[in-house]
Amino acid sequence: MTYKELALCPLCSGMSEENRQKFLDTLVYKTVDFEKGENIARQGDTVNALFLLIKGSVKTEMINESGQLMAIETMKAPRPLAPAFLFAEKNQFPVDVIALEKCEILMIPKEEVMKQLANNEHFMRSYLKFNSNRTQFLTDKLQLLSIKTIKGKMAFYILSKTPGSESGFEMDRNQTQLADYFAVARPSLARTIAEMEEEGLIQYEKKKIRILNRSALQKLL
Amino acid sequence: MTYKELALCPLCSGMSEENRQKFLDTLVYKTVDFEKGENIARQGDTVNALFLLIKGSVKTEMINESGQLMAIETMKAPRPLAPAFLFAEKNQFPVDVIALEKCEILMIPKEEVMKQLANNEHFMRSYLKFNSNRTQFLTDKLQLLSIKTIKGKMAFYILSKTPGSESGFEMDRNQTQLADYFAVARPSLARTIAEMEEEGLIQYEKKKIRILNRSALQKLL
DNA sequence: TATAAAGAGTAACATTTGTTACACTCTCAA
DNA sequence: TTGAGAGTGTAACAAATGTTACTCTTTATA
Repeated sequence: MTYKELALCPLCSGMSEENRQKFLDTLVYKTVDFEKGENIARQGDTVNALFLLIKGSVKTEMINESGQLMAIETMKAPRPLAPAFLFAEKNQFPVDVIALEKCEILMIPKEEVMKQLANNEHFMRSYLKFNSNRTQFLTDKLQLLSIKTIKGKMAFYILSKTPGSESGFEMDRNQTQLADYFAVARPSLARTIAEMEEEGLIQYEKKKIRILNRSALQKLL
Repeated sequence: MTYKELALCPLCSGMSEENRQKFLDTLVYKTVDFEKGENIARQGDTVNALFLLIKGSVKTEMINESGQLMAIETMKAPRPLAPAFLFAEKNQFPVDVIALEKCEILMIPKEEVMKQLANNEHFMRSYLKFNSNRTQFLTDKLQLLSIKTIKGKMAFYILSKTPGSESGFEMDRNQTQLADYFAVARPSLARTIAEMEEEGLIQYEKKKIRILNRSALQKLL
């Protein structure tokens, strides 16, 4: 492992050169290599070390930042694996983690992580921020999923993309991806969008959405 | 505020007497009182202090401009409010927080929280644990919500309640509450349970569930 | 430019779930 | 004892969404 690889990890990015050097010099850790197809962790395994994926990619069923749920997903280096579960009461991996290619994992024992958190302010801020961002992501996702109808999801999505009174925006996803994000079937989403256009709620062309009746959208929530 | 009240807060419970005393003696904070119905925080407000609810209870809700309110949940003292959002990139309250009765809030500035985290190992462990547990809760909830069919939800619920090879368990909820938990209609759940019995998957009586075909349940996920 | 692949619109039909209504049992308290 | 209310089983019907299949347009690329 080189300093450069570590520097890209969300928990260390932004560290000053000397700080990172000191971090690595004092850090107690071991690196473990996994071959393609190997199990890096099994569901139920106790999490007693911080797993930093330094090289390679893994698949897991955990929820990831791209918005996919439950499906077997992939995560690419560099990033920590399940950092929140290290400190949870029930500190077990929630899913299997399997190497998709040759992987290198940096393992830092829990007590060592504690020590670094206390001694390295940058590391602590990054760790807290990473977990906090994840909480935020999960909260948003949960809000979206708890809306039952596709029309409601669309309304929520559109309103959250247009704070204040903007009259429209351009989607960062295509229709197929949006259907995935909502966890609904693509033709169902297309039908819903067509209906919302007929009802005069929105106007949709390409990836651009214009709001025609904001208050009606709000009532759909 | 007394030491006793603070002692019950998840972030401080378990602290030794002297540690807690030292904690309070060195802590920079202010307390703010709120009357019933007052806004403690508004959606979008920047979170630049840790809000500890010491006395009273609050509700959180989302508002839309048409005047409709969506209650999210109620929370009772003692506990922190939105501790994860203090360190998130987008550090804003996701919802309105409103006092349900006379409340007392302990406000600790962000930088002070950082200092205490670095200097008080117990506080750091508790803070990490609280946020981690919340992540876990959200993850579980999301997993359940992302299963589309009621049969799948039931299978997931039953399997998670019977680790290993236990053949049954007694539910801690009645059918109505379970339907709520799954976010489905009660008669729909009853129908699904009846179907699962017909198919020989489970046996259901009162609140007791016996598993008749474990592998078939697993296939439903 | 030609061609394939991806994205999107749409329609018929199947499936799942929600809604509403009613009956039955059980518990608890007047 | 009786009456009210909660919890449950069930059935008919309505509504929403999924599935499949086909077409057309746009985009990417050889």
